[in-house]
Amino acid sequence: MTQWPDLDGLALLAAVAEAGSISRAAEGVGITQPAASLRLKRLEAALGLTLLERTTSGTRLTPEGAAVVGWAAPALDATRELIDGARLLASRRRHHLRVAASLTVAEYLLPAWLSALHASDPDIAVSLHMANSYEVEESFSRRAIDLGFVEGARVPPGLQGRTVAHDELVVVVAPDHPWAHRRRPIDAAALARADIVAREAGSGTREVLERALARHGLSLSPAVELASTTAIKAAVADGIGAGVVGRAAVTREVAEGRLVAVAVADLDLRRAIRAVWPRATSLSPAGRRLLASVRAPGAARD
Amino acid sequence: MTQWPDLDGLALLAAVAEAGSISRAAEGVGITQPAASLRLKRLEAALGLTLLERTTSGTRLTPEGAAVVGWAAPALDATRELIDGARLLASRRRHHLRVAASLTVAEYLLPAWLSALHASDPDIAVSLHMANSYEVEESFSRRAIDLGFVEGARVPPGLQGRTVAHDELVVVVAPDHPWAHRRRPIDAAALARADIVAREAGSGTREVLERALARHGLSLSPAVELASTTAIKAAVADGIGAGVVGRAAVTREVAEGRLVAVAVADLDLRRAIRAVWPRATSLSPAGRRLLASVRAPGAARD
DNA sequence: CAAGGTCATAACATACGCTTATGACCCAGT
DNA sequence: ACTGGGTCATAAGCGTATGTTATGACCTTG
Repeated sequence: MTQWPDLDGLALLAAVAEAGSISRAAEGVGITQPAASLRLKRLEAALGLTLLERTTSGTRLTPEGAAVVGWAAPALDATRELIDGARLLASRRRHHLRVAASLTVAEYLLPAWLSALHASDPDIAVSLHMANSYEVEESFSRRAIDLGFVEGARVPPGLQGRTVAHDELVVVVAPDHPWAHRRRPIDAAALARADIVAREAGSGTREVLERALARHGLSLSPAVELASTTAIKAAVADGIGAGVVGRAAVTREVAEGRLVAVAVADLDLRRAIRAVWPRATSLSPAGRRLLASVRAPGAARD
Repeated sequence: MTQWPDLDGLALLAAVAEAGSISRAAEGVGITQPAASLRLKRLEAALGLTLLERTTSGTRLTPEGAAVVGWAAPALDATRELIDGARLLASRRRHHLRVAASLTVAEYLLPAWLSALHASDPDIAVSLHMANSYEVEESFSRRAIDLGFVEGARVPPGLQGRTVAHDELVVVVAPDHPWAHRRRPIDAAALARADIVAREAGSGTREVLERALARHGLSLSPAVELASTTAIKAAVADGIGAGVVGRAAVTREVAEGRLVAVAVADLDLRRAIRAVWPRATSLSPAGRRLLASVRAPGAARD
C-alpha cells in the first residue's frame, strides 16, 4: 500500500529548489541535514529519477527534478486545501455545540452546566433546542444536534449515553390539600387512586412515574395532563390535584410554603439524567467539554 | 514535519465510502481489517473530525467524511498525475540512452558493446554522437548525453568515470617503409625523429602518444595531422610516414599485410578507455545496463 | 436462535525515519 | 598555499509508527 509518494519529501524537494542547498532546506522544514539527505535519496529511488545535482557548494534541481517540483505544486496545493477545509470543520466541532434537552433539564439543570462550560471554555457557542426524549432521538437522526440530555430509565436505541445526574420526582399538593398536613407518608396505591396532575405521555417525567407505579401493579390515570412543569405547578396550586414533578422544579415553592411536598412510601421516583449521542459516531470535542463541565463543578444533583 | 495528511488513509477512506465497509475496503487496498481500522481512526484523530459512522452492519461516511472525501479527490488526482509523469520520465531514463564516444571507441569498440546491450536489453534505444574528449565534456554540460566514452589518462573535471577497456596504440608503416623489416624494436627517440602521421591535437590518441614521448623527454612534431583513423591508415599506406593508431583499428590491415606494425621499445602506449558521466548526478538506469554489458561479454580488449 | 457479517482491541514483530557523530570534499579568503 | 567554513554522505542508535495475527463484542439475518 506504499504506493503514494512522500508528500513531505516533495515539499522538501521544493524547499531545496528554493533554498539552493539541502542543509538550508532541512533547517527550513525543521529536520536535520542527514534526515533531509536520506529523504531525498529515497524519493529519487522511489521515482526512479535523478532529481538533484548535489555539488560541494550546494544542490540544484536537474531538469527532471524541476518537472517533479512542477507536478508537486498542484498536489501539495490540493492537499493543503483539504487540510484547511478539515481544519474549518474541526473548528466548528470544537467551537459549536448543538444541544437538545428535555424541558426539565433545560429549565433546571442546563443553565448551571452551560455557565460552567462558558467559564472553562468561553469560545464554545451553544445552541439549545428544547425537546422531549422522543424528539431528541429524531433530532439525532436528522443530524440537527450533537448532544442530547434525556431523562428516563432507558437509553434510546442507536444512542449511547452517560448518566450525568439524577433527579427525584416529588409529589406536591396545595397547602389546603388533605395530604398537606399528614405526618406519615402516603402509599403508592393512594397516589394511584388520587387526582393526579401529570406531564403528558412521552415525557421522561411521566414515564418514570408510570414505571414506578407499575412495579406495584398500579397504573396511572391522571386527572389532567399538561405539557410543562410550570403549568402543573399552577394547576396544583389551584387545588386541581396532586402534582408529580422534578424536585428541582419546586424547591422554591416548597420553601416558600406555596406548595407542600408529600412523601410516598415504597415508590422509587428517582430517574437518571443522561447525556446521549449517536452510537455510530464519537462525541464532538465541544460535547466532550460540556460533559467535563457537568462532571466537574458539582452540577450533578439528585 | 508530520504536517501532511496520510494519503494512504485518504485513499482508504474513499475506498470505504465506495465499498460500504471497512473490511472490504481493507481487502481492496490490500491490508487487513484491523490495520484499516487503525488507519482510519488515526486519520480522524489527525483531522479532529468524525469521518465515519461505524455500525455492526457496515460503515458509512458522515457528512464531514463526505466533505473530506470530496477534498481528497483532487489531492489524490494531482498526486497520481505526479506519479504518472515521473513514471514517464523514469521510463525514458530506462529505455533511452544518449551516448557520446570518441571516434576510435565509436568505430572499433562500441558496436560490440551496443550489440551486447541489445541482446540483454532489447528495449533500450541508444542514440550515438561521435565527439572527441573535449566535446564530450561540453555535451554533458548541455545535458545532451547521458554517458560518454573517452580515452586518455585523465578523467575530465566535473565527471566521474570507470575504466571499461584498454586500447594500445601501435606504430604502423607501409610494407615498403624502412622499418617494415626490422627484427629489433625501434626506440622512442627514433620514433620522435621520424615522420609521423598523427591524429589532431585534442584527440585522446594524440594525447597518449605525446605523454608517452614526454616521459622520455621527447616531444612530437608530426609530419601530418589528420582527423580520422581511416585517413591516417590511408596516408601511411601511401608512404607519407609512420602512423600511430589504436591496435583495434588496424588489425585487419596488418593481418592482410597492407600495413606493418612496428614494435617500439620502452614506450607505454596503452591508454584507458573510460565510461564517464557527471559527478553531480547518478548514472541513468539505461547507462548502467550498458556498462553491465560492457563488462560482461568479453568486450573489454586491449 | 444460531450463523455470519460487522468493527474494536490486544500482543507482537518489523521497519521506517529521525537524531547525533563523523568524514570527505570543494571553494574562498587570508 | 593553506586553512576555515560551507557543502553532502555515511554510520550507529533508538523510539515509534504501522503492519500482522488472534480474539472478542456486537448487530442483523435467515
